[in-house]
Amino acid sequence: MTVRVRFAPSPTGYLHVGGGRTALYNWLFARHNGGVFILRADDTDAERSTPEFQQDILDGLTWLGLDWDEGIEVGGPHGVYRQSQRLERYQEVAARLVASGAAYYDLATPEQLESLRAAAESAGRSPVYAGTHRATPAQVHGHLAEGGVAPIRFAVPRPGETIFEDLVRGSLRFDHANVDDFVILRSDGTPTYHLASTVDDVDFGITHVVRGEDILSSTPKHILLTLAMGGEPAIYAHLALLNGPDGKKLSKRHGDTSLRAYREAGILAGAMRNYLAILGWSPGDDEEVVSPETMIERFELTAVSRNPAVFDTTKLEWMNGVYLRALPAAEFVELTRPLVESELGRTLDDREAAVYAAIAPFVQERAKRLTDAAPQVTFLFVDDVAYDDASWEKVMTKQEARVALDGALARLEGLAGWDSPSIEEALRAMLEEHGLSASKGFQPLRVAVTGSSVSPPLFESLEALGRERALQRLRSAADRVSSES
RNA sequence: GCCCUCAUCGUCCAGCGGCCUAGGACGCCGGCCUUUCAAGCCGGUAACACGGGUUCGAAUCCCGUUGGGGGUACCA
Repeated sequence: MTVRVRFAPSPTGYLHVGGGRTALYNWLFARHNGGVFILRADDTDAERSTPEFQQDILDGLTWLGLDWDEGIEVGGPHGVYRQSQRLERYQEVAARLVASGAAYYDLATPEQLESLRAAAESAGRSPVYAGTHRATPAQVHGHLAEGGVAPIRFAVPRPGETIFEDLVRGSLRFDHANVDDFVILRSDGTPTYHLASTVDDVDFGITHVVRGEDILSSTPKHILLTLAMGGEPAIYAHLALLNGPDGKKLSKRHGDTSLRAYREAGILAGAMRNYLAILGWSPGDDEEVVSPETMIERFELTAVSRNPAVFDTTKLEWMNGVYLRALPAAEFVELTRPLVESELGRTLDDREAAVYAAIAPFVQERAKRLTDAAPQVTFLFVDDVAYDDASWEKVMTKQEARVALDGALARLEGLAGWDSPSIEEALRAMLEEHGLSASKGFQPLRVAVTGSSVSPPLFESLEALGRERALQRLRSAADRVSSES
């Protein structure tokens, strides 16, 4: 039997990292088994669903490199993959369930429900609605005939229990005493998540439901519904949720939670995908940096961790650095050049682009995020460097600063060529001449030229800057140093 | 409150009754390299939540406690 899985997010917010991971695990499982990955929109909540969020989800999945075989945008044998366009089907199923006695119109008032809940709670019992106020068929008929509305509830068999085998959690058992007669069709005729999702899973022939643990306790409802529809329940796998660094539920107060935010902050899709894969699953050996092919080859739901993992951006950044360094130099340039341009507020001309391409590899070596590049190279493309105060304070106030600047000027002004080897030779001679150590002698030059003590290598920076501007910066730094002393 | 669920270094993962004086990765600390910062290389720090069982033997199995997470809607 062909494996068929789905990722069915509600477009009620931007795709977050946890959703991305759920999608990734579904995709890996499908690809590992030569199955079908379906993308569906569980957008029954018309109030909160928006096209913008829907688009963000599509963008996020595509960015992560996940492709789907059926579903939104690509279509498929089951037609529409949006719940908002399948309303009649859910109503039809609900009606059939009422006809068969598996569900019923519920006439209980909100007040009745509330007092039941309150009573149960104060008695220390499960606050479960078990059809206590279920009306007779005649009463229901009368109510409806008079134009009254009512939600349809599923009649959970009592007593009873639902037992199933979860691929990541093992054997699970739920006593129906703790399962509500849940609403499947609201009084306005729209389906709830339970109905719509289950109907779609049955209709689309979903064989494995891989989703977040937040719906674990609703699973008995879905199995019961499936059975009542005459369907074969899927195999379930519930993934533990992601937490923030403090071990609490991951939320905005922990920082960015949307995939989009990380993309914009310079995280590479490959790094994010790899990190998400490793967060709750292990490829087996000690390797953690793994290709998508390897992930697909080794992925097993039964090997997925049961405990909630902390989404740790430190490790994500480390991994991003690994991916960044693995990038071909040209690609790194292509990816970061727009960021440099936006930092400058203008585009680079051809000459400048060539300068950037020459210096970029040195930046690539030390970057953790794509966004780290621009701040390190803007000194090349502005008329006057802005000195970093801390850097200036640290090196320019030292005795050697003046000696180094004057010495460098003397050596460089008459230099024949302007390439980093020649510059290095000249400056090392300067060191020798004044008896300066490399760090004492070169740091002032670095700050003079790049504005900061953290920058690409000195000689390459000087070469890239060009003779005129380089000398000019050394001079103005020397002037400032002498005026301050 | 009630129901479900989870529990190995600060974090992620390995471990599935003896190979564990618990392994790897990130982080952190130290060293090397070195013109800075990184990167790289080398070394170090650090954990089986607690209490009972079961067993010749438990990180591994069972029970309880504690703590975390989820659910408890005509939201998904």
